[in-house]
Amino acid sequence: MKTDPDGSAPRVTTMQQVADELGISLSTVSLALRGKPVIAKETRERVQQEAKRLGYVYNRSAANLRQSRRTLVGLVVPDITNPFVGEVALGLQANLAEHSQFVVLANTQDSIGTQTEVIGSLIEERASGLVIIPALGTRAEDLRLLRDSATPAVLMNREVPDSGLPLIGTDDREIVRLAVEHLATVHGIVEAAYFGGLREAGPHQARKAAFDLELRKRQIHSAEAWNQPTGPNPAAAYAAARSLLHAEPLPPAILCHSDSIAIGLIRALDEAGVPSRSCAILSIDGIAASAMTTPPLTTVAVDPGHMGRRSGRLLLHSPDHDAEPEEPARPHLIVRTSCGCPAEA
Amino acid sequence: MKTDPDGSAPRVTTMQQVADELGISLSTVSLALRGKPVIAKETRERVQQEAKRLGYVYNRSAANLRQSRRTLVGLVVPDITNPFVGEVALGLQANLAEHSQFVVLANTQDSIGTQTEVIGSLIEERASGLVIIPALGTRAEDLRLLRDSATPAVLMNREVPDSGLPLIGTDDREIVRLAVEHLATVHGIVEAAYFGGLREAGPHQARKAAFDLELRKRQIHSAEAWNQPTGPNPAAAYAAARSLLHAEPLPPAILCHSDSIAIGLIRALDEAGVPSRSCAILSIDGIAASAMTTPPLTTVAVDPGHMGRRSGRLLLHSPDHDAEPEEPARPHLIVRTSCGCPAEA
DNA sequence: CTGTTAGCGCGTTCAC
DNA sequence: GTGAACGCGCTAACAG
Repeated sequence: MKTDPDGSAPRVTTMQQVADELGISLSTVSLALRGKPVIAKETRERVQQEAKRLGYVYNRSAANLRQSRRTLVGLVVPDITNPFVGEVALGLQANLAEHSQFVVLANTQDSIGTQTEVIGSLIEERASGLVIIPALGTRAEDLRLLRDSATPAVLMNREVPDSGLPLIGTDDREIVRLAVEHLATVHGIVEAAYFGGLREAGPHQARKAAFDLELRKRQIHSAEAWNQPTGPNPAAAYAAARSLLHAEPLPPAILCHSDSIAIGLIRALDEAGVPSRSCAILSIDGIAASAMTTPPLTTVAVDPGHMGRRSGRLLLHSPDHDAEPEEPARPHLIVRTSCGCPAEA
Repeated sequence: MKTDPDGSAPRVTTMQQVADELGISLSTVSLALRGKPVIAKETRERVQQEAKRLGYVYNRSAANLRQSRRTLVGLVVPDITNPFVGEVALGLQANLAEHSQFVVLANTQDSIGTQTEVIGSLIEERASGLVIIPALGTRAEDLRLLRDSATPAVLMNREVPDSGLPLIGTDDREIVRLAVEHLATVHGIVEAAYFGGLREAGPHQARKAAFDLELRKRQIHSAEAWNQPTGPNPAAAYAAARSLLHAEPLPPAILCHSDSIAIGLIRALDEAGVPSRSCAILSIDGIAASAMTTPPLTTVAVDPGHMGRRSGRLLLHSPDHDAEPEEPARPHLIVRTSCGCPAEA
């Protein structure tokens, strides 16, 4: 059905073939198919019918090459499986769809090597932009190809010093302030810990520092033993918490670096038979899953979906990638019951 | 730095420019850059240095156009945020990376309209293949462009009758058998329900049918009131369960259509103060989150990551998209405590 | 309104 | 070894 009658190469139909079949010019076909009003309505319809009959399909990549237009935005992340990243991807994709851009996924597993590879490939593919949650330990020089290629890029969550790339981050000071304030004000907590998150990652350091500051300000004691960094997923948090439980007394309150961390922590506590009331748990992110834990998480929401949309906007609006850090999204506290607050009616 | 000295268009460097700069031919540059042994080693190095100096970057999309090679595989799904989908994406991406292919994300939100749109765009972009979890109610004719364009495609989870497309699905009979067997054999259950999942979706119907069959076979009573379909996410399951709890007695055992459903159900039960021992909960999927609920889910794992990898393999190996349904992955039961089994040491 | 001519940036024969 | 010429599929500029 799609093989040439003469038995030659079974290629896909091209505009030229449509034109030949109709005995008209190639450019007429091009104009007709794009509905340019320059072409007589009747001609246009004949062209469209013939195109459909021959099974012609528009080759957008050829068109893009010609117009040096791009349709791909890379999303380079350590782990797609992370629900936070999932919500970012959704927001980004929604925003890009409005500009007929696609998001292409790239996993780095926090390996700088594969990160360099995928960024290179994405640049070669002429992506119109990149959203990057950098692999751990990424230095500015690891991102040099990016700058040299003049590909617009946005960093997310983790900053890369001297990279000159804009960062879509969170207002860590405010996040931690909201959390500690709640702990102090409504729960009268006098001792607390900051649990989880990758020590090497920017957000962890910023939040931990903010946490220490807030504690001092409010004269709350820091439960040092539980100020433990961990891997980013629930399983890692679970493992860390489990060890700690066997060795150290549980503080009366814990602020978790993310909802994922809190999920792992809760699992460990439950498994050890610790009643959930005995420790007030707060976390950060506000992913969908945070509403479905037992108990549901009181969390400082940062709206990852919105972060995704924002990075899309930033990418598509500033062709130059010089730093122009947008203001972080406004975090807000969602009170549920993991902190000890009563459930709502 | 990247603007022309004469002040004209600040275009990106091309191979031609590299050639001119060196006073050699364009094809020499091309051959040199790709390390073809036809070129003198010395020449090659000079070319590479000059290329780097000028900030030249290989334009893979131009190359692909020339060789009519493709590098994109579309992943068309109702909701990227679904953790099951996330694990599929990870597996797919891992498999495709080996063949230097990228996965591009497309969300349909279960809308056939936007599904048609994105599939169309993906075909126009000359994707080398598509992995599709079809939107609800997708008919074969909604996928006609796909067949006509001869783009290889794989369906996942939800079948589309008469589409002629291969399906990467789950062995629903076996899944349900494993679950019910466990319920009957180790927990001596005499009444049970199948809860959650979209009524219109293939897996729901298949599993529900298999469930009914197994119950009859084992003389287990079906708790009709709780045989309720729901939306696919925890929130929907939670809402449905909450209503049911107020109206109907809780059966002694519930098989959930997915881990996500179980998560919502558990939330509703906990909120209503139902002790978790009073109802044996089993679910299906085996996503990472299933190990972190309270209580942890006993679930029939289907390995979504593996499904992703398999679909990648299928796409890249069978250029023709005629049905050749691979055998479903072998499901296996992961026993945790939501069913009432004791926790492991 | 339609057709002609030149590219977009690269890969691939062929001759030299 | 090297270089000219052509093609990929489409769009843009200018004719007519």
